[in-house]
Amino acid sequence: MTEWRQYSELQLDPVLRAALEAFVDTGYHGATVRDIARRAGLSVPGIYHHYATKQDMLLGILDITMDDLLARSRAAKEEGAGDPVRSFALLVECLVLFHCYRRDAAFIGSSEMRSLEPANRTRIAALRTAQQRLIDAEVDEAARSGRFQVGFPHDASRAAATMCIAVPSWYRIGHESTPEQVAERYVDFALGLMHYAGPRPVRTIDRAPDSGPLA
Amino acid sequence: MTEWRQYSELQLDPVLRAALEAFVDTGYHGATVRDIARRAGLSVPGIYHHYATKQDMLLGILDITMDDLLARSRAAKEEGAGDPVRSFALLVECLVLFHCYRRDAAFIGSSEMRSLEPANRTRIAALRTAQQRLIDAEVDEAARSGRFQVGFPHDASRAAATMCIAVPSWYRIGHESTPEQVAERYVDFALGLMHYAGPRPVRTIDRAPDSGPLA
DNA sequence: GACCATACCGAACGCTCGCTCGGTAGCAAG
DNA sequence: CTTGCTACCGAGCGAGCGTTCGGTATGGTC
Repeated sequence: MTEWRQYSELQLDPVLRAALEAFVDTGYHGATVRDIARRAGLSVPGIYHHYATKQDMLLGILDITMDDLLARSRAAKEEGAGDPVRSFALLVECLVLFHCYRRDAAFIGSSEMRSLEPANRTRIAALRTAQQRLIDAEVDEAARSGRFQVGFPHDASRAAATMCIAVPSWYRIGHESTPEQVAERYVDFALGLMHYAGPRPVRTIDRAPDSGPLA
Repeated sequence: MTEWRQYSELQLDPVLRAALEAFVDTGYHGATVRDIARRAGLSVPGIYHHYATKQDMLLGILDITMDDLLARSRAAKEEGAGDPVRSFALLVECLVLFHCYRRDAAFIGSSEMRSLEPANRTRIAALRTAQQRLIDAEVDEAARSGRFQVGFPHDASRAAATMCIAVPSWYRIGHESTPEQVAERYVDFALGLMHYAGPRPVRTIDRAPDSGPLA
């Protein structure tokens, strides 16, 4: 994953795609297998041919989503290797792009964790923690070197991440701003949050609103 | 509501208290009326004597919660009247204190909006919008006067609010930090996010961890 | 042409859901 | 000492839930 800024349609089989739609509309508990089947154009047993339980569908969506996010985040972080401020900025850019382009999946990832059975939740939560640690590490280092003038780097890192994770609650593709514009603004907000006063370490490459594969 | 920093236990009747617990644990659709009844120490018909439907219980919780938040926010804003930077800082402090002390109710307020029937959702959404407008107005004014050096005040305002609203996703009473400490840090983060460079306009009154009514 | 795996479906199982019916116990007013 | 109101409860209704059973149609393999 070197092209972490590049998004095409998320690779989900028809069943998971239908399940994701249903979960977004009514939540995991509110979505019925019959509804998922209808959205997928299948019968109910047709669904169960591919997934043993409704829980497995949620788990499948979350696994694929978190793998995608982590791979992109590691690539973004790598691009700024050696400069924690730059790495942090790239991680924020990556996180916002992801939450715009993968809005639905990302939304389920943050809202339906509690619908996972304990064993499954533990596994997915570990991936989420790993994602947060990527950011924490850069903030810690930037704070240690004095480039981030922030008294509580751990809290600041979490605050920055949560504001990105909340993007799906208001953004959708077709919004007046492109994902790239939102990401650039959020990088600016996040650096301000860290009381970073130096030059802006990255400039996101803006894509015209109608040229992206999903726009 | 002049004492907007003061929190005692949220005034909910035993049924709504039980419903809130259940909604927090398993979500609105995942919570059963039988579960709510058990938590309230009542039979199922005992619950229906007080509320006609499960939906009414969610609505009752959200109404009381949003009224509480709006009253506190208006009082906080008033305390800084005339100085938009100060008003903004007080609104952020208020928002964070609320999301710490009223964690459960606030969490339901942001996670179960989609479980409301359309007519009910419209009404509660209007209250949430009013809350956001309170903040937007101060940010707009501070940006116009140049004290906030932020290119997209509307986006920045939303980013600041969402990071406060996300507090219940990780904070709970008994955490190593007090609500007052968290609020003070978040005011600092939010002012940084706005690229505010001047003196900090407020200092939250810290309460010792064991002296608050809920601590 | 027999065999098997894949990809489904109609019908229905057992269960739990939100909700209701027909009560009862306690208490205050007349 | 009856009447009426509030605050409940045991039992159960009809509907809908996640899931399964016993098939069928298709297409490749030997």
